[in-house]
Order: sequence, then structure tokens, then C-alpha cells
Amino acid sequence: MNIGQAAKKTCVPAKTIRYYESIGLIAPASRTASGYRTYDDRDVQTLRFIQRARNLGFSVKQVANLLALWRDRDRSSADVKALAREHLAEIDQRMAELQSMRETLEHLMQRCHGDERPECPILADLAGDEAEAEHKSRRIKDFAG
Amino acid sequence: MNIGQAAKKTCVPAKTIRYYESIGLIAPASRTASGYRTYDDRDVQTLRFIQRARNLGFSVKQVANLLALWRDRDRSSADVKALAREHLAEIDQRMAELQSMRETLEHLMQRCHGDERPECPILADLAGDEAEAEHKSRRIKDFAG
DNA sequence: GATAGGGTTTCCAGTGACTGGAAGGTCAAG
DNA sequence: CTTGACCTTCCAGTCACTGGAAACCCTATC
Repeated sequence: MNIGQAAKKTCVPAKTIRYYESIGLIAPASRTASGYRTYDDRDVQTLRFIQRARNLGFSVKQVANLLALWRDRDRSSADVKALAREHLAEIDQRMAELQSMRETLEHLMQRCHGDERPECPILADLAGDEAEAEHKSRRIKDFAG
Repeated sequence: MNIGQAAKKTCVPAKTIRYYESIGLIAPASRTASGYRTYDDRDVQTLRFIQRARNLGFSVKQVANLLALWRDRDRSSADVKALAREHLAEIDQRMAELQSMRETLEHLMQRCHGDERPECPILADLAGDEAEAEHKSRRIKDFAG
């Protein structure tokens, strides 16, 4: 099948399939006489694997590792699990950062009247305005990441 | 003060300060006779504002809007709050995505032995292997974003 | 005055993971 | 034979920086 067909079957855009080939995530597709890429069911399966792993938030590099493990019949599930654990830690880290932002932002928003007047604790806090930023204990802190 | 001094005071790397100038987020700095950028306390305050807003996860574009509102004495706090609300929605969306990934990943990990054997439900699920991916109700779903 | 060491300047390139678009070749239908 | 959909390559843009090279400036020490 052509790249468009493969794209439809896998929900991976044709452009992205070409991109994955260009960075070596997938092997170069075979070609017709006129240069069109052709894909078979195994290619589709691989693309679906990639798509699912990407949807779980794995980076392309991590997906490459997962693909290698998938193809390696002598893999140990411990290696797969280690990759997953690493990724889970990244997710947790990102969630913690977002949570921290969320709390600060929501707190500031609660104190902002949101009317036609210019007084705004959100701006006051961003400006580091000690006089206007009342609840100092809740002031924005720097994140490590 | 020089850019290095300003960087130290604001926790914004010199390179990033130049970058912010290049994209127009901050006004071009004044220069010494020999071409060195110089910064005063007002510049430092602006950089700190930017830094805090970035730490809250606002995009550079959003920060530009916040800066404009900050400088506009006739702003309405409603405009600021609207920006914040928009950003909060983005944060919530990203958190929901991460949470969904997290749940799927953790579920898969729980079922993976993580030993020297090759059998691995994580890979089986990514491969879409219906025979080996037991708990179908928990199969990976596509995300909108 | 020479030299060493920092700091600063510009510009170019790379990151990650695509995505958009231009210019052109191919294919099937009518 | 033309139309329109599909395909090809290549270049550029996204976002927010970050790294590095080559050159200039500034101060201190010998």
C-alpha cells in the first residue's frame, strides 16, 4: 500500500512517516518503480506500535529503544520495565511541576477581582511587588526544571 | 551594570537575555561606547517579571501580553485574569493528558514481571497483541492533543 | 608594554518532533 | 487529454532556548 493508505491505517500522518524514516526510527520503505513508498502489514504494525508508545508520552529515542526490545526475542522484561519506570518518573516530575504552577496560579486568580479596575494581584506578584502581593507565603518559587 | 551582572541578579542567563531582546520581548538595551549592553534596576525588574511568569508556565507570547498589561495603567484586571484563566486551562489539559498516560503506564508496569524472561505485557500492549494484552478495557487510547 | 584571564560581542547551528508549503512527478478516471 | 488526487524532495518554521566559534574589550599583573 502507498504511504497515504498506511497513514490512514495507523493514524500516523504521511509526513510523519517520512520523518520517522528520515531519522532512522523506521527502516527505509521499499519503493515502486516510480519511486512511491510501499508498506505492508508488518510496517503498519510497527507504525501502530510507535503511535501507541508516543501516545504514552515516550520520546522518539525511547520508542527506538522499545522497538529494539520488541524485536529482540532474548530481551528481558526487566529492561522494558526499567524504560517504563524511567518514563513514569519523568511523567511524575512534569505533573509535579504543573501542579505547583497550577496552585500558585489558582491562588493568584482567586484574589484577582477580574473587573474593569486595574488593580491586580497577579501582576503585582509577577512584579515582585511586596506591598501589593499580600500572601507572601504563597509567592512564586523557582522550579528546578 | 553589564549583562552578566543582570543575569546573576535575575537568574536569567545572559544568553537568554540577548535572546529575549532579539525576539522583541524586551527593548534593546542601551550600550557602552564599546558596545557592551548595560542594564539598570528597571531592566532587572522586568527580567524578574518575565522569569516569574515563565516559571508559572506562561509562554513567551503570553508573557509579552502580561508585560503589556503590566505597563498599561488603564488595564482592567479582567484582562489579566482572562489570560491567567486561559493558561490554567492549558495546564489542566496537560495534566489530564499526563494523568491518563500515567494510569495506563502504571497498569502495564504492574503486570510486567520485570525479570530475565522476555514475556512482557508492556510490549504486548504496544504491539496491539490481543492475545497477550489481557485487560483490554485498559488498552491505550489515543489522545486528542 | 606584553600577557593572561575574564567578560562581552556577533552569528550560526542544533535541540525535539514534527508541520507547512513549494515545485514537480505519477496515477486513475472520465 | 485533462483533471485532480496522490506522491516525491527539499527548505523553512515552530518554541524557547543553548552551545560554540571567532573576535573584541577590560582589568590586573609582571
